[in-house]
Amino acid sequence: MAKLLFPTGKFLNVARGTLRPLGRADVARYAEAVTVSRVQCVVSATTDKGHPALKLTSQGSQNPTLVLSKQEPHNELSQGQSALLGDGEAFSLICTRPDLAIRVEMDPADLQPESRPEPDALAHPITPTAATTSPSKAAAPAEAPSSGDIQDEDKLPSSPYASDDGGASPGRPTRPRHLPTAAAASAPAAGTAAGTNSAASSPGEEAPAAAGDTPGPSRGGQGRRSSGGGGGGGGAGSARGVGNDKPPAATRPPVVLLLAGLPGSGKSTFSRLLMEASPIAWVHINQDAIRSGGRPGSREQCITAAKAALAQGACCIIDRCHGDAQQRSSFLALAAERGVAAHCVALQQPPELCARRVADRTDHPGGVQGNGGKRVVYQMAKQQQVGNSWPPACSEGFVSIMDCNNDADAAAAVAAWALYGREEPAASSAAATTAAEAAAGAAHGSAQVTHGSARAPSGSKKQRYLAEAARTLAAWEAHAGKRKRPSAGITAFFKPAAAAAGSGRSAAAAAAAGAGTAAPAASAAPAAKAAAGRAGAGAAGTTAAAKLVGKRPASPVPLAAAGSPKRRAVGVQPGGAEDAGGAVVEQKKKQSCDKPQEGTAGAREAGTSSPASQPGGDSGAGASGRNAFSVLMASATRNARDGGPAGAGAANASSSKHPSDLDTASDKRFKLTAPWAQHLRKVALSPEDSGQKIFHKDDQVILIADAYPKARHHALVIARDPSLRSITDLRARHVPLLSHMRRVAEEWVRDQRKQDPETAAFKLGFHAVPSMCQLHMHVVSQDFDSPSLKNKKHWNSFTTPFFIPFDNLERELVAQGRHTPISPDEEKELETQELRCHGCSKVQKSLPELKQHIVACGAVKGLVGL
DNA sequence: GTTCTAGAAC
DNA sequence: GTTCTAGAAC
Repeated sequence: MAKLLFPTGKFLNVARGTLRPLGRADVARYAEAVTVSRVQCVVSATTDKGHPALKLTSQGSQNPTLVLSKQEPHNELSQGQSALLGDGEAFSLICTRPDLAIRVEMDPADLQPESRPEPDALAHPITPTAATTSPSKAAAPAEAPSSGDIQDEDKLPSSPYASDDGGASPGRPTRPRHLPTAAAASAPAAGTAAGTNSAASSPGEEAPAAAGDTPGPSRGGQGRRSSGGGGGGGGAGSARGVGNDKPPAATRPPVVLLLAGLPGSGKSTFSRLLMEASPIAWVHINQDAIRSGGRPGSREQCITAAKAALAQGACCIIDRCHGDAQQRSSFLALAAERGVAAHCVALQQPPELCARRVADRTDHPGGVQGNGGKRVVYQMAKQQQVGNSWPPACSEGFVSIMDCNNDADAAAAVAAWALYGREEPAASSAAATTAAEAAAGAAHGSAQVTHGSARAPSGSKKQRYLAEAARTLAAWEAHAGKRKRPSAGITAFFKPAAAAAGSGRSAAAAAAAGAGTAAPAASAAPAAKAAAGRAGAGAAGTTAAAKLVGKRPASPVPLAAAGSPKRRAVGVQPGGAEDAGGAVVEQKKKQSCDKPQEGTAGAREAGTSSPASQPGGDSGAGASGRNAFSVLMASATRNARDGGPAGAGAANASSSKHPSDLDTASDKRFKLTAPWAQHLRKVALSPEDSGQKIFHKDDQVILIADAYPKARHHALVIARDPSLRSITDLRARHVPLLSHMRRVAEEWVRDQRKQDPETAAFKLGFHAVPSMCQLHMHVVSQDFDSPSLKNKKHWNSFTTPFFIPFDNLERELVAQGRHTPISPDEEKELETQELRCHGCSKVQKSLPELKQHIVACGAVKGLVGL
């Protein structure tokens, strides 16, 4: 039985023959670009009939898309479909879902009876490895004694959120089986006492060192325990975490929830409460608790543990201090690699409080306790202060960030996240909502929030998912809206999220949608009115959006104050609903750089029902803007769409238009009709007449050098289909074309590498709002060493989400059938973001300084990629 | 997409 | 003095 271990941690069991890994093309090199897992294999299987056959079958309720690239063209396999491969054939297997269950089997008809695979083996191809943390089997006794993981710095008897979970922990659940009891936590784990002194060399990330994992102040090692289990013996290096012994969410993708905060800020208490309250599997990963031989674990071990948990469909809580962006980036990259959303809860308790708590505790697994621990807290607080990446920013890649300034905030965040994955029907959702309300209300000592009317919508799966998630997040929003300093970033996140909930949205969600920063959730009634106005005309909503986002000051100096635009969510369209509505108002006669040909994408799509109808279309243009939910729920949406015979959205498509049908044509940002914007189109349609030097030409694409390269190597792969003016014209059926564009690009990159072996990584992607007509993909090296890179817009167009990585677009097309354009507000913000190094994320004051920096930046040198 | 210009900010 | 932004024109 040959086995192939996929990056997801899953096995492929092959009854006969072998799967030989050729190598892994890890697209995780670019955090934002990662959407898939890739493994290259060679099939080597023979049958008694002399013709080899290996059957690959996608499997699972998520209806994953399994793309099997077998030479060219590639095949796309949907659930239940399979492909046969011949002996020695090389192929790439692309799993578009990290939790994809892949079944590999020999064709039974070709197998000799004695060699047929064990039915059980095929029925359960996902076999946790010894190093895998199963949400249901995590912390098996031999692997991870259940001590020391949760009970670190955050046993806070003085905290209302820790000591009284009546508000914070819905339902006052019993302690999960694998969570340590207080008694267990205080008892040293057998086998780990020896050698505890060595732990003094590194307290893990608790250390105030900038590098995060570098050694910190020496501390005594007495009384430290390991939840990593096995002492210094067996299991070293294995992935460990503590799960809550609950099943993974059946219909929700796992998430990475990164906690950030000083020691003593309440991270582990947050984890414990969430794991108790949540109905789904969470695995708690704490670097200090992953100990081996008395030494704290490494970041890599945390990542390994997270990978294993995600592979099992469990959500992950990454419990580290995460004081700067660099530390956080590892887990953002992991989330991106796995195609899951990364969220953050930033616990920003006053350092004095954290220090007091740390000083009082005596059983922290990393020894951050007592007076020594107190010093660590203040050192870390100082580093946070002088650094430029605290608090965490959505621009780092988080889908959402919940800023918690006190225990009440933390309790509300727990309550909100406890709703994630909570299934319908109405009874449970109502209970969850009530719990969230109770938490929010208790936290403030105020009346319950007003979104208790959230009802289980009776619509499609998609609607239910969105509504469920909206409730989850509205619970936090309701809290955030009541506190003194609402977070603009969170408000910006919730607003489109609530809109996306469509008819299922609650009053609070509507409030979040309409109120914005000026009056977040202050009153459901005005908000509902605003929402109604938005649905009708969009004008009022546009105003609200402007209030929310605010006018960015002309000064380029970035401010880290709450409400700074930088804290907005990446990929979130703050004015999405309103902007789309505005587009309706402003819709003009459709323009194009050329009249679409008969039967072209534009002509076909407009006003017609599309099988790849978009999510959110059923609630009008105002509800279909790109937002956090569209990212978070992408797979669920795909599932919902694929669930019905003709797609759940098919019936809806006829009643509404997708924003992309409007924006490219009517949005003034798309100046695709300008004469100067026609050059690429001329190249595409008449390459011989364009006078352009062409490096590659075929029926589908042309590759040219960018006329104003922004890096040492910068090319454009231009689609030749005249109907494809921009990415908004793309549909799911164009995925093969995109794949071809990628291949052409990769070939060009290989050539460039031959000439310039030291070239940094390359990126493939598209500008969110292109200036030139005709779909074109940028292929650009990451040195950004070019005199043509002259201003902030240039820089940000390649280093912010304005640059849509190839994989992201491909995933969006697969998931939603089309690309949803960003809003003008988001475009503006992305263009004007501070100048941040794409390697180390440090902000530079000016472009010349940035250019100097990137030449010397080790992180840039270390970039790997295509 | 670009260049050029003027004015402001540093 | 340099650098940035914004607008106009192409």
